[in-house]
Amino acid sequence: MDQLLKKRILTKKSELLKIIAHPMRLCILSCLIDESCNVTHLVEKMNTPQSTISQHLSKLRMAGLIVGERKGVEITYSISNTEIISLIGLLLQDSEEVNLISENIN
Amino acid sequence: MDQLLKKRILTKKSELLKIIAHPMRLCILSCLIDESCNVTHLVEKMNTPQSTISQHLSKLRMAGLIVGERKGVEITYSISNTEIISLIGLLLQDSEEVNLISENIN
DNA sequence: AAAATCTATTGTATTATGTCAATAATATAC
DNA sequence: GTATATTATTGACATAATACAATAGATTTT
Repeated sequence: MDQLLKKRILTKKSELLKIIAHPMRLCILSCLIDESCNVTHLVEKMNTPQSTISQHLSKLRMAGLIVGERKGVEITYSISNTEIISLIGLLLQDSEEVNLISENIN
Repeated sequence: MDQLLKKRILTKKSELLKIIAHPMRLCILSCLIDESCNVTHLVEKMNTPQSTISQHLSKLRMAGLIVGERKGVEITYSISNTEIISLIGLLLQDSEEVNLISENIN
């Protein structure tokens, strides 16, 4: 494969990872994979200022990972990119298990 | 699952993603998945200052993703974390294909 | 159209990250 | 021990990312 194409692919993929690489955005995505929901719901669920949540949603939206659909005054967000579903599935599988046992509790 | 544990898992996983979420580190990792190699080899392959490569290697090493083994004056790096192998495998699969066709060439 | 509700954006301060030259550290050969 | 080769670390600088309050925008209800 040609070198320039490879570089562009790596850049592209690392940008995708960067979007996902944040605890709140990871949480939002895993929530939305379970079921679509609106902003207020996420704000309550995550106990975080609304503007902060909206900023993360904006990032995810601009990256094409989620879409928002207006229903009256609310906006329901849902996953619009199948790649991240399998990616996050792989990432979070087995997380209920022993991963954290042998590690310091902070 | 308890809320605090979930938060710690998400933080942990997002830290892992953050380490991977860089084009050079992604490149280094995919190189090392192919075959272990030393720093000079990576420097030449990636056409980047040695100090820059070493810094990325340092990050990957401290995150436990790679290990270096001294052989005389050289240090051979290799993958030491199986999770990222499947993660990067999933991320880069199909990358030879149509992903980039419909997009602007910059 | 005013009030209420939900969501997005902006402004600002803080912190984190990336690059690279210069320098240090480690190991071999002479 | 001096020179050489390979790799790691440090310091300086530039750029990017994050959080959150304040404000703006959109929609419904009255």
